[in-house]
Amino acid sequence: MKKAGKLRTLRDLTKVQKDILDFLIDQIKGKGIPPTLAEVAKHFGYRNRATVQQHFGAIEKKGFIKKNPKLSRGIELTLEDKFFVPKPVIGEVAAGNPLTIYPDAIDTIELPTIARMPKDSFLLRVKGDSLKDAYIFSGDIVIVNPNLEPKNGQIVAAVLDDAAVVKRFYKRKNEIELVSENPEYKPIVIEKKYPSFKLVGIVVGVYRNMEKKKAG
Amino acid sequence: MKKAGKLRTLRDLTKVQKDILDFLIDQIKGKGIPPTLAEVAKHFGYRNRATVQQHFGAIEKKGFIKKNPKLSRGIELTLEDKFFVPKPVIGEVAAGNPLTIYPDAIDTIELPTIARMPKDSFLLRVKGDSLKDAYIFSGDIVIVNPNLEPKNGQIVAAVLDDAAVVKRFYKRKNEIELVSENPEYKPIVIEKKYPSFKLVGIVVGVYRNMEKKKAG
DNA sequence: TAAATTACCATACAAATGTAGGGTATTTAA
DNA sequence: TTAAATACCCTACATTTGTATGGTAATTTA
Repeated sequence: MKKAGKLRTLRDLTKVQKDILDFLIDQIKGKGIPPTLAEVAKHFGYRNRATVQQHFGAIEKKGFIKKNPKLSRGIELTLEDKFFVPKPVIGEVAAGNPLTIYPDAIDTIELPTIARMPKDSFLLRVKGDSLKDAYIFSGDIVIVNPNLEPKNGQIVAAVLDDAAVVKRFYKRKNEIELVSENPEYKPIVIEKKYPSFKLVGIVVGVYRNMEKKKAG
Repeated sequence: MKKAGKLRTLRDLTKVQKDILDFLIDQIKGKGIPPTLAEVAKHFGYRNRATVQQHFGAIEKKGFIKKNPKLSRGIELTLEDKFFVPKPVIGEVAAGNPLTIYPDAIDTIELPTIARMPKDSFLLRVKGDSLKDAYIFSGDIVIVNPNLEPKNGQIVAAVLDDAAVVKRFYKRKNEIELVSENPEYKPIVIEKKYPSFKLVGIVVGVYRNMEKKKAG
């Protein structure tokens, strides 16, 4: 049954199945409760619940959801980070000089949670100490909202030449300046049309887990 | 209908209604989906769903839940913090000298969410800058787990003489020392049996919302 | 080329679900 | 003291829900 040198990834979800999974996540995250078969069917224009039923079966077989038999709205997401942070960290970001590699791509199917909810925020783990003076430290998780327009002075996440950075954003006449709080790092200046620069989003929050850290 | 000089608080829920609301929150927070009438009835030993139905009506009339008519499991909590932080902040905590007042009590009906889930973590907003060097700042929200044994050097939340503090914890021979990172604040030394001292929990995480802050 | 998977359709059914209406006894408020 | 509100009970009903079964056409895999 299982193929040898090819491991099962998210890619093995078909387009339709992925759309349905997307809708599931959307509902569960957004409305709070999973939809019924009928609700899903209605959303996709299916005349029949059985269609959804079968898709659920396929998606479950591939391990992305779990059905609680007989229970109404008994669908659970499998790939979730259950505790405090509802979305997985999608990659590491250098707060200092651009060092760390951004994960494959922000919108591949490989990173489902983010690809699914571009309207929503997502998480990045910070590496490096260039934002020390903005009280963001290596290991912290920043919450990024990709749908806000950055204002001068705000901390943003951006991709620059295949690396990602978290820095303060300043828009000048013909350029964009990304400034570290830490004076050890020099500001990065980007001409506005610089192709490999892409603003990912605004950092709206920071989360730090203290449990792993050694006590002083 | 409405009384004059007395405003409607959580206290206006009857014991039974509060128990049901507790169960609702427990289920929604824990299992993820709201229970059905039947499930609630079974939990409380009611022979009939109608009983729960009527309690739901009463609780809704008092504004604690919202029923989505005809929708199965269509109960929503009203008093919730919807976004990132699933639990409300229950009070302010002085990171510096004990200044701020702890809310009425941790287990009154006034603070339902905490009273309800003592097993789980809860949130406190930090006021003061005594933990500046531990990278916790005024306005940050600390996540407190009340069910962990503190180890030396860990940051804990504690109640001391009607004030709450967030400090590093050190257990000595016959006393407990609560130390600020900020040298401006002197350590607080508590004899072990000091009655008005109560350890609330261990700070397991810090969350900071950046959106409100002014850009540098 | 044969077999499996995918993507829909339809029908049928028992159980679950929310709702409504009516009843009783006790407690609380006007 | 009278009227609400509370806290349960019961029966009844139309829908909703999950599930099962069977079918068709297109695509993918072996």
